[in-house]
Amino acid sequence: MGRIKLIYDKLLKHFGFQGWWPVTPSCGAEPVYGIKTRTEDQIFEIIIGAILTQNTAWTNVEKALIQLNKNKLISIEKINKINKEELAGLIRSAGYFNQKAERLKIISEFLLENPINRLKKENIKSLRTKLLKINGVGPETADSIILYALNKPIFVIDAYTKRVCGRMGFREKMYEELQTLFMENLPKDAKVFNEYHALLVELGKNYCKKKPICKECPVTSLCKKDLNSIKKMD
DNA sequence: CGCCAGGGCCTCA
DNA sequence: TGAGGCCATGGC
Repeated sequence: MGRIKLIYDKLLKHFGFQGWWPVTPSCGAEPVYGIKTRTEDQIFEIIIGAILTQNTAWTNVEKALIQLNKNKLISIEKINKINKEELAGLIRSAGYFNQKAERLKIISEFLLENPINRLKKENIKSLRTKLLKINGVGPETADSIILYALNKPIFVIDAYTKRVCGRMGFREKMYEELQTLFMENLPKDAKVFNEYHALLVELGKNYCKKKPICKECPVTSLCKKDLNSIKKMD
């Protein structure tokens, strides 16, 4: 069995099932994990979360999502209509609030022209191309939307994944290279891609941090411990 | 107090 | 293509 799959098995055993993407169960409630089927509002909330979490701690995103829920704004039409400055005030806790308010307006406009029901039917490649044209949507955000909001099998690469893979000793560095590495060594299953990415985030937060805790790391036996990479990422 | 978090865009070599 | 600046809050 390949290293990619071995790492996955160990991470799953160590951290347990993650059940991303966390979604607020009702207005103002704290996001919960492990929901399986998504309503259209929940799908939109995931898309909003994917924008808000750009280079931002999820705890700060949660607060912003709660504000939006309290104001009944998890709605494509309402985000489209709301005044940008007012929106920025509501998502303040997520940081970069002016940029993100602008991005939420842009993507909700896109969703008016490209309804979620129609996006669901598109193939991944054309969908990804379309999403990447949206200002404020880069590769990670696009892939998060495809995987976590629309439940289609694509692998999400983030800063944690890059750091972990560098230290582990994988040669791939570019986004699409890393994405291919994972997708070619795993079953083409959205559930596996979903879970694996979430587990890598857990690993990056708890062990493979800027200052790594290799002694306690659950996948240390599978790691090359690339010191050069560790120093470079420090 | 400084560091960092589930990026992306823009500019300049 | 790659490095660097910029956007900003809240937790530790």
